[in-house]
Amino acid sequence: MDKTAIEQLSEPQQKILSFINQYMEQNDIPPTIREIQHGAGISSTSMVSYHLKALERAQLLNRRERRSRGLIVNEPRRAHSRDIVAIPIVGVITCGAEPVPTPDPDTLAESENVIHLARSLVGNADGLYALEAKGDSMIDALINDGDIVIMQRNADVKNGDLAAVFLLDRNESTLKRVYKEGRRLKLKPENPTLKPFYVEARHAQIQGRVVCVIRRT
Amino acid sequence: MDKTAIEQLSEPQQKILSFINQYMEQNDIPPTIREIQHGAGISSTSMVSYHLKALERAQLLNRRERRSRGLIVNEPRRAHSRDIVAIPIVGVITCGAEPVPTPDPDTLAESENVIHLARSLVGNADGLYALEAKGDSMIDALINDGDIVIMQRNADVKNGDLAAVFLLDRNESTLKRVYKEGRRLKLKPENPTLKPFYVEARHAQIQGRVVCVIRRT
DNA sequence: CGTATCATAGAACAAAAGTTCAAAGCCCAT
DNA sequence: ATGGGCTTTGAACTTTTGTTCTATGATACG
Repeated sequence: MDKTAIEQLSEPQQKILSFINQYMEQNDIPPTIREIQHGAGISSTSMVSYHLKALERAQLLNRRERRSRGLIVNEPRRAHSRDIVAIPIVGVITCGAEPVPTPDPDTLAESENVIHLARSLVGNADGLYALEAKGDSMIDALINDGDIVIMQRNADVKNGDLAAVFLLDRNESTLKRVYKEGRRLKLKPENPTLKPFYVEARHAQIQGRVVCVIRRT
Repeated sequence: MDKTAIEQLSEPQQKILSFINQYMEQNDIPPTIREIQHGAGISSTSMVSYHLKALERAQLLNRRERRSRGLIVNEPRRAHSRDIVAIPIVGVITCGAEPVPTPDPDTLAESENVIHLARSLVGNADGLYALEAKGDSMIDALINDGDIVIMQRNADVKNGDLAAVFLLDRNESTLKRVYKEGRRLKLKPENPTLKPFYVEARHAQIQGRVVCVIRRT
């Protein structure tokens, strides 16, 4: 019979493990040996130590030797808080007669609205901010009213990137894929049934790259 | 002059604060007083204690008295790992002549591809799975090739919810907002320039609710 | 100048927390 | 039964860690 590691655990070991998890849920920090002792109903600290060593062998946890609260729980599925990035929602984007807002540090620091995303989705979080789409004017960019658009400020926009572009001659901003073609800029709508068009590069101002679009329904 | 709390911090206090953050990034647990002492270049433990008290008064952190590593950093922005949910990507969605796939537990367990999202975005994670959109057939639902569609299985779909619907009479699936109107179903495209249409409820099969759409660009 | 308030240094202390060990109990296959 | 492996016990021990205290500087202010 092929037993998995979890099945081989003795009862006190399971108790210890679940106590550790429960404790960390509540306190964010690992318990001490003596807290485990009482919490899991173990008779002595040496018994806790003994069981912890077994759990260590079973790869279920690691320990930093001689450090207080030195437990490290091995949960491969557990994502770490550093894998989440909080992105401030700094304004709305309307694809209309005004530039897309860019955050100034003040509003950024005190902004209450944030959206949490996994770093795997957005990569390096530097210069990220979020805008809420307002109105139906961007359905050609496949962006709906209420969508959250994650932007990266100061990003270098490469050919084919989706970007917010402000058109000086028309005095409006738009979300398009941009391609540099000499001194012209090709702007290609996301909607493939629409034709791309061209503007003079000096009449266009790239305001940020669109990293990601989130639609909550 | 109205100074915010952060501006009043003395230099060693800022050093301490940033060391704590850095340390917790690396180790997941708060540092001890002496670790702060060395890490932030403070001359004595009593000085650390002194500054910690000041930071406590400034509401920048809390402490559990007499507990080792008893620091609690007051960072409302910090998200916890339990706030992340891993959603398996179980297949593709093509809005064509086949039903939207629903996950069977086997493939679900072993699926390698997952997408991490903050729980704040998707709520309770039960029954969530993700599909990757293929092709341009769904631009009317404002969904692009490559978009990730987060679905909830077994969800009760309310009027106005976006859902995957399989149309028995046409033998195709589609993403629309659904409204029950008697024994008919009103299906409303996301694209407001398109008209809603109606099907007999018994000819339609609601396969899941669309919780969220993610577009990586 | 005196003094009040804040900042620093250094050290000692007390409590918490991790480690170790010898002896004893338990189980089971030989 | 008996020896060897686990498990348990109880306690002591060491190290780490939080706390406190006094003495000393620094600075501002009436």
